[in-house]
Amino acid sequence: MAAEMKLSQYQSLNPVIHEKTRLAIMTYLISVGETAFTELKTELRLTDGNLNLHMKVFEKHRFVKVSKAFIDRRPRTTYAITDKGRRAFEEYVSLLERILSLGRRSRLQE
Amino acid sequence: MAAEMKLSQYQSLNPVIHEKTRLAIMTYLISVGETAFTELKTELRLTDGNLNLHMKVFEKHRFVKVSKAFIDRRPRTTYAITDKGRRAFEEYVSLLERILSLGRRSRLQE
DNA sequence: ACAGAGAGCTTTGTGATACAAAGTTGCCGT
DNA sequence: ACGGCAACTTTGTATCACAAAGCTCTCTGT
Repeated sequence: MAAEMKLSQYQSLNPVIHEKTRLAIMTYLISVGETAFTELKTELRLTDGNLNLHMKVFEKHRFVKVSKAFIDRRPRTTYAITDKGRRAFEEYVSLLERILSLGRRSRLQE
Repeated sequence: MAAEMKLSQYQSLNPVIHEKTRLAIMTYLISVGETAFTELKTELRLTDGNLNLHMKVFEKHRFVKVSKAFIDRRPRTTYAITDKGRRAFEEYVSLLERILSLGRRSRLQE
């Protein structure tokens, strides 16, 4: 039933996404589609400098699209997930789940 | 249906387990219960120095129990998962799954 | 007894990177 | 002009993964 796979494929887990903080950011971004810098910052309890660097990594890989505007007389930076980002996330999760499923066999038959 | 949780809990993902290589090692160890240094090395395609360091991290945290012996006239180092290791792994996977499930809401109702 | 081989450990160096803290910029309202 | 907020930049630190090379130990073959 489970996929035939070599555990050594774990090497392909995308490190851009695997990093804890960015994994949370991606998850949030996937679930809401689009979000603001401030929202991410408070939701994930990050310092602004740190969040900024993580988002730059995503930008560099074109996993998110950034737009800046003044809304309600305040600057607002908005991030939207791109198709590439969504695909990378889904691939990551899919591989991760296949890996973890190997760790569950012990509790089941076979 | 899904658990009530704050995404900011991602901070609790155990970094000892979250690291890619160690996640694969733990998964393998959980599925077979006990394994040898050489087996891990070839199965996961790691250099011996690198594998050794990762296993030391597990030892330090008492996630694995090490035993050394000569078998078939060759040195053999064997690793077995401990209860603490198993609990930590299960906690990690459980938290990870709760996090990832938030990223799936977008494709479902609600 | 000596050489060689395999398992595993140690050391060294390197490069990447997460993070905090503090300083900076730009536009706003008063 | 001043203060404030959003966001960005800079600086410094600490961590860490990994490869490569060298070493130790025990066994085997001769």
